[in-house]
Amino acid sequence: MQRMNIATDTRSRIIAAAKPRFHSRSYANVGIQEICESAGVQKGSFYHFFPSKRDLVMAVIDAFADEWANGFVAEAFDPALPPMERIDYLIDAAYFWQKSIKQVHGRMLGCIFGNLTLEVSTQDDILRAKLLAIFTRAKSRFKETLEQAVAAGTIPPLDAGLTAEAMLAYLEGVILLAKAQNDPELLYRLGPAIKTLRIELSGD
Amino acid sequence: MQRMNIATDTRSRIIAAAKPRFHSRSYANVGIQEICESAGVQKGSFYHFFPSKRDLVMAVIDAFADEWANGFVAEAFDPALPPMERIDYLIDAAYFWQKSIKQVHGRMLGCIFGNLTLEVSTQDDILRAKLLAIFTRAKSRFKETLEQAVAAGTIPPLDAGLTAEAMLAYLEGVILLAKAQNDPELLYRLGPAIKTLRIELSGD
DNA sequence: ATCGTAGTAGACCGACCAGTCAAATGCAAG
DNA sequence: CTTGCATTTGACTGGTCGGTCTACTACGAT
Repeated sequence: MQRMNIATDTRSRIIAAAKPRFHSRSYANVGIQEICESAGVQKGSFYHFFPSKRDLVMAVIDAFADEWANGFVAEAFDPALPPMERIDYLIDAAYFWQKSIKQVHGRMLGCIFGNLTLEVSTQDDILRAKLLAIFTRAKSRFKETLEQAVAAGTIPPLDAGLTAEAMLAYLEGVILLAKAQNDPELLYRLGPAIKTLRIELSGD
Repeated sequence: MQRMNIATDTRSRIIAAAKPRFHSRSYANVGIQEICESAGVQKGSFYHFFPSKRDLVMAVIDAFADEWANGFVAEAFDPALPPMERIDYLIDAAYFWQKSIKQVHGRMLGCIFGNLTLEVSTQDDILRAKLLAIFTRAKSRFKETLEQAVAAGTIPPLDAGLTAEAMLAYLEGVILLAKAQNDPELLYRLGPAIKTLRIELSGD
């Protein structure tokens, strides 16, 4: 059991070293060697736990997804909140998170899922599928929320699935533009407009 | 003058070789050597025309920007069209372009400006500024269009600057999500909702 | 004819890349 | 005490990276 903990420790030290690097730079720009040095681990140990760089980045994706799912996302999609306020909350959370990262790191890092998607999805279908699954789950959260808002009469009926996808796209797009400006304040200015997006039910 | 043409030819052959590569892969994943081989040019010649890889990608960015400005964008933002129809046209153009690329290349490549922004903007402020300028110009096009739509009474008054930025963000976000799905049809389904985005004039 | 210069050629540089491997170590179960 | 496996070590591979350098060619201007 002791061994298990040590092993887990090495593995998680690698992930902990990799996370901020993949977030702040890019997949291709971060090398295994650098991660090993930062984690205090030898090459051989690294490849004991991860068959390839791709497997590492997948673990990093999971780590970020868990962090979000257990943090801001869980707070935002609290069933106790009125549906549309959950969306406000999520936008706020994204804004404050990006802002705090910029204060510490000096730069807007954006969304790691979006970053990786645009970098690797033409080159690696396995990574693309992994990232797509993250987006699909996020879309479901939006969709449920919209359905509840419609059921509650807060908003008129609409195509919840497509509108959810549109909202997710908008959020990613705003983060992209904010990153181009290195300014999280754009999220503050543009974020709330996410609720104006609407796709009507197609007539059939 | 003859020399000028030959020189221009070499330079533009390099750019022509680089364009599809940077578009379909990533900045870091495309090497100078590969570009030289594809363009039939030696390393020395390459560095005669481009001081660095960054200068090449800037020329590539300009080439894409020109291609768009003289093509679809010029068609879409035709003053003869009713303002809001120009936006429809632009979405259509983006959709058909991505679709045709996928038919030829087998993949959704997305927007090279968005791709590069997420990849390099934390690592190279000069490239970030270059890309930001592209987005700023695009935003201006949307803004003028919205202002004209308001003047014509087609849509109620709104904050044209912020709404234009929101629309640009949405477009980039939809392309990002479509790339994650490797499916340009998402542009077709989500694109038209761009016109539902609205940011009201702030009260001051 | 010759000089200057734009362009070309291609070997070369040190650094880094992802990934491999054989040998050693540590530890738990028998 | 021994066997066996998880883990670690660190040297090593073949290849690529962006970029440099010197020599050479081609051509226009004087």
